[in-house]
Amino acid sequence: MRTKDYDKQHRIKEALIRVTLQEGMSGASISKIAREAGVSPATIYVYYDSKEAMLADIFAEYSHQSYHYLMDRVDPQMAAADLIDAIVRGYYAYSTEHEEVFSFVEQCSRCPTLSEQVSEQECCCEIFDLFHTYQDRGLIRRCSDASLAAVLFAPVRFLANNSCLQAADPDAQLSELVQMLQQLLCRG
Amino acid sequence: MRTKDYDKQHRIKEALIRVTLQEGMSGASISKIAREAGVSPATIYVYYDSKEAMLADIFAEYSHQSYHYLMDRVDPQMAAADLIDAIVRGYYAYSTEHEEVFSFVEQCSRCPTLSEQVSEQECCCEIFDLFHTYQDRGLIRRCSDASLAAVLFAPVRFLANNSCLQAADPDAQLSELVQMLQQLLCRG
Amino acid sequence: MRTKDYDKQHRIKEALIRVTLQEGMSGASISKIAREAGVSPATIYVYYDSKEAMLADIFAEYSHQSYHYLMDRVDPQMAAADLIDAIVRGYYAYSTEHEEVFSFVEQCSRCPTLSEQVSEQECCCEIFDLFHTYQDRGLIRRCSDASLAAVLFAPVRFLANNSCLQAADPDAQLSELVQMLQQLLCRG
Amino acid sequence: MRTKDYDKQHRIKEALIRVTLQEGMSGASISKIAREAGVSPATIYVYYDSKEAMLADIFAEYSHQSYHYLMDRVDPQMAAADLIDAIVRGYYAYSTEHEEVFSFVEQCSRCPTLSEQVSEQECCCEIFDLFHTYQDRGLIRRCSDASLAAVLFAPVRFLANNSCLQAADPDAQLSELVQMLQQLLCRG
DNA sequence: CATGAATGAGCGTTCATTCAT
DNA sequence: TATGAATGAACGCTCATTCAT
Repeated sequence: MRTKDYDKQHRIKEALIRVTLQEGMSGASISKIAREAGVSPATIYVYYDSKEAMLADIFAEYSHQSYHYLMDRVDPQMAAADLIDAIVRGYYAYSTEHEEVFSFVEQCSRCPTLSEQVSEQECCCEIFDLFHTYQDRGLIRRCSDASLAAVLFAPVRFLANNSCLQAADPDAQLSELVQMLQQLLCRG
Repeated sequence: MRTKDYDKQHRIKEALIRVTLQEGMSGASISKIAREAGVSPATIYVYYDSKEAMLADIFAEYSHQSYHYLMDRVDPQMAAADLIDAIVRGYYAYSTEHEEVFSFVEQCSRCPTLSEQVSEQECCCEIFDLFHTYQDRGLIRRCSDASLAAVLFAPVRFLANNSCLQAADPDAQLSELVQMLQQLLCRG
Repeated sequence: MRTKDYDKQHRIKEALIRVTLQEGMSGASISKIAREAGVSPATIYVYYDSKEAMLADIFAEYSHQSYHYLMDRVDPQMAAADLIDAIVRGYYAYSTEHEEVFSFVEQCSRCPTLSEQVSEQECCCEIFDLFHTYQDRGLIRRCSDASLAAVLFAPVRFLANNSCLQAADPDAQLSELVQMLQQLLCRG
Repeated sequence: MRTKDYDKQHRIKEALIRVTLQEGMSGASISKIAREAGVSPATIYVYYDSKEAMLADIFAEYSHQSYHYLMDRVDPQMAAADLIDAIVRGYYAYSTEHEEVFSFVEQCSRCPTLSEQVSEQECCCEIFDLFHTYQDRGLIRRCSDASLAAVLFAPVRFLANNSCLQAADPDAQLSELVQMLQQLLCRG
């Protein structure tokens, strides 16, 4: 019985992602999501208090998922250059492997109401802590967390979102970016 | 015959910006926009064929505006470092001076249907041409346009969007970013 | 789960008929129908996919009803003259006993989109079959089905629709028509 | 100048007919008619007080037109059989030669509000007078005007409206009907 | 827990009509 | 006379949510 409930909630999550990808944020209505998930509209309200709460909840969950995906690919023993390589390529890999989820999270993060509730900073403290150790050891350039996040995450997100703009070879494109960021950030 | 009242159209544009800022993209309904602009809902259809067309039109207009704002602050005689400084600070200045418009454009650019119609690439070719001349003269690092755009625009946009994340001094923050990008991109 | 309230659907049908009678086909809007039926506009869409579908569905239903009303009053043993009498008077009786429904069906049958969906021919094959047996037995004049329908149904419909045109005595009027059609069609 | 005005009003009439044929009575909005006629919506109100008045006016005009078309094809010297032949075939010919106008008039005549204003009886008195002379001379069967109209006009209208129902040969169909009505109505 | 029925509010859009030129 | 601009009201329909089972 427990399994079944979990199943239903899971199908709702997947349906939200799918509908959002196909019809955009504003096209993702409760009834469409319910239809896609194969449940009744009312069932959604068994698991979530409101549509807003559902969006915030699922957005938060998948935000963390992408973050953990990233964390799994780094470890504190890495050389600084490898760390940057892992993060940039990892982030990009996530955007292609989980294209639907990535797109959903991107769309949510542009919605003021939602991103207020899911602070990006909060869930990223671990990775900043990691960078601080590298900075303390003089392996990575000292700069504010904001600058670090700005140059480390924003460009790769930019490439992932505008993949159509890229030249024929996305891999070479990515390598170039990695190399630039290594030069910018690595010390010693 | 009554002549078209372009002040009215301007009020519609401003109303769209304002309502979108307050209620988000999905909260910006025709009737709310009309009320905010002090016109009848039907009047909006005198100036635009549909809501979709209105969004695309106004999005395009303000996209170009921000781009021209930027172009006015650079000239081909500048030193490479000054060029980067002008672009980064100019972009940021625009985001604070035209906070509402900037936020509106950002939201539109995340909406797939809209950003397809307003190609960012197209309106940016002038600035890329400018960079090519610097690259040809060996003043700026050779790299793909995509990488250039990624490191030049995305980070400052990131900071502008997450201004809440920054430390007490946004000016210092910006200076740090400028310095990093100069080191990364300037040659000779 | 709430069960479907078919009384509600019935009220919708009656409301459609009533509103159409009072305000004509083009005055029969969803909101007026809903108000007349005592339900929410949205409720109508629980029972019908669209306004078009609702009209077609209810039109078809009442078309069949009038046809069955007629079929109940004839039987294959009747003399030819009685058959014609039964049909003409039956049709007319229906138009007065179910005045509202009759008027609604008449209006629908003049709307091209609707009458395409509800083929009159289809539901009338039984009565044509009946006539064929009379014709085969030499009791009724041989002629095409189209001619038969034209002289049998159109005139009485004409009288029913233009009841205002008639003289003081509609019964005498009807008798005259019956007699004329009997002379025209009966053989032997 | 006079010519031009007349032209404009005429174009409005034709536009109404055309739009009604293509989009049905309920699709014939002022703005569509104006667009089709190549005038401004406001111009329509120069010639007609309201949409209702415009419909009534044009409906009346074309009703008379079809009636005069018919009257031109009969003359008091005809044999009774020829008179009936002329009327039935004339009416049918009109429906095919002026298909759009015929369809428009038919649709109007089913709209209660309109047909109240344009009494059919009124414009038909001439033809009834003609029939009375035939009846007085014993050439045509004595019956009420209503019966006469019912059997003379309704069947041919029925055939004209349901031309799709007819067999391969509409001409033969029409001949059959003419023959039947001659038998029914002609005396001596 | 799970549901389809039911709904008031609101959606984007078009309407018949009037206004100002 | 003739017009495009302007509009409040209404259109068909969908929304997020609650109800009754």
